[in-house]
Amino acid sequence: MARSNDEVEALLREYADLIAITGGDAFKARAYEKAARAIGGHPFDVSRLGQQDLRKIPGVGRSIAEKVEEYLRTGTVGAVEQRREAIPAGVRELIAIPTLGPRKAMTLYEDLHVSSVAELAEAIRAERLGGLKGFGKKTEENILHGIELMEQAGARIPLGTAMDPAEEIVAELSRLTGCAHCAYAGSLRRVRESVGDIDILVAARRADPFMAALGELPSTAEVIARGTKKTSIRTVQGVQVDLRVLPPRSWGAGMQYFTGSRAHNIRTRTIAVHRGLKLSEYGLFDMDSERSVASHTEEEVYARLGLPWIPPTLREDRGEIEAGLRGELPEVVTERDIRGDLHTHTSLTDGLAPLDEMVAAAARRGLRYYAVTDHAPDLAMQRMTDEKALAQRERVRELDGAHRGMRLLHGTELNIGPDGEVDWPEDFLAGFDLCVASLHSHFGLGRRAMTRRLVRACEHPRINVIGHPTGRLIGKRPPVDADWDEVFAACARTGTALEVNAQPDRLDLGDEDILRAKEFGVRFAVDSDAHSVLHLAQLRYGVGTAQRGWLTPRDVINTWPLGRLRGFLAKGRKR
DNA sequence: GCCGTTTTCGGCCCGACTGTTTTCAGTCG
Repeated sequence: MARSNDEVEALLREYADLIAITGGDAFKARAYEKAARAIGGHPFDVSRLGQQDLRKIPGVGRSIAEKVEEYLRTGTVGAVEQRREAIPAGVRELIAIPTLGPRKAMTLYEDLHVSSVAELAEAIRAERLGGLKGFGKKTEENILHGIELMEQAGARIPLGTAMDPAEEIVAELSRLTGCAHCAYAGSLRRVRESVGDIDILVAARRADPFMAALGELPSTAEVIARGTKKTSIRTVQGVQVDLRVLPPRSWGAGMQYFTGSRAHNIRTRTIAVHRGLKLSEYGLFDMDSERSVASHTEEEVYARLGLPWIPPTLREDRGEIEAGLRGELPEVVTERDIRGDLHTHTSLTDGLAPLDEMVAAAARRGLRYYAVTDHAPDLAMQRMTDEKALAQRERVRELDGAHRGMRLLHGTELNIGPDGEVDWPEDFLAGFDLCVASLHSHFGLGRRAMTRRLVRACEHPRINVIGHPTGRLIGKRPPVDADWDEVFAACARTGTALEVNAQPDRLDLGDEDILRAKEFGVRFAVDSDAHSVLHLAQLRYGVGTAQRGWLTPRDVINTWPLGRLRGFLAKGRKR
């Protein structure tokens, strides 16, 4: 959702880029980048923070705090405006082209007055780059290729799209002789909602067979770079895959390094330096003797840095280092902790599989309880009726406990209307074991109306879970506009859980909203929202997102034993 | 510009690959 933090992050990033382009102090540019990241990921709205609190954000000192305040007060920052006057906005666009960084962008601007991507393409076609220092024939080709890619592909790849090719490549490379370990790392392992590329790591004595195999996969469209230690390819779907091969003893250090994030690694390396050690993808080494002190497993590496093993989903430099040093790292929720799924569909409405199949599949996955929550009558195209719901309930009662003792709950997914009203009257809703309620239309209401709508849903005595709360579809539909602090407070006050919807194009709530909602004492339900048997497996994306929001089993109602869950679902009523 | 159980000054992660300036700068992750 659009927060002041996002605006400030963008502004500081722009300033950092402008410093880099004008050849300013590289460390200064890095300082602004770091502050931008920290503010973008900060759980509290910076527009509500004073100077003192701003400066408590890591990487924000006096100068940046003043610029942030100036921006929030006036809408602009003098220092940024000055740089903007010196450098046309189009020059900054140039550094988005792969292989073209700030130095080359400035050369193009100063020597050829190129100030946009289109002008650059034109200059190359008109052969105006000849003789420019650092720009050979190959560089021209790379730039044109980069512009082409940028135009067709553009943004990052959704998590769900990247996982399949990543797991296929890992499976392929794992089969080769000499493969000691193989896994994906990077933002995919951290379960970010989208990834820039796929990082694959192999531990083996000989790198060549793996490099060759990657280049020859049927899904490989193009080899971008091929070296002795690293190879990059692009798949036919346009996804870049980076493969690194390390000696087997470096497996742990390599996984730590290539899982990132960059910000997390900067922290771990700095800790290493302070301990007279040097951390690289090859291992943790004594600075003086150059002897390896840890490298085989991530656990060893972290232990020698004085840290517990940190789950990949927490490695964003959002406080996990400090928590680890204090021994207060959260025991984040895992897929094994999930006892039940509280939001699923059947073919009675828009699901693909009938009730019996969904229930059998859920039981095979080892769930202890399972809620069937088909749509209610207000989504007219689903053709739900009172009679159908009651008939389904009978069947649910018959199947209760019939598969591996898995208990069944009969629920429904209500539609939250524009004024916060829902499909069925309260006495009919009383017959359900739980009610999920979600937004399915009227996404464009203004902030006040949207906030009131969501708060009213929370205050409804029968609504237990707000499904996919922001309504976003990643890359397609923005989150609705609401005063989320007010919604979070209402959830906490009324005993209404917020969903972490696991569908990879939703991941709703997302990690940053979860972090903030948790501060209000909100409980969460990590649900698959499965419309088919296959969708049940997507729960892992929801668990990953919950981990990124630092949730523990205590925060997640569907990790609780059924008795405790039923108490929560009663919303303070006597059962 | 930020930061401090080495420090209020002098550091700031570090290695791989490409292309080109034949010893290294720029870019990337």
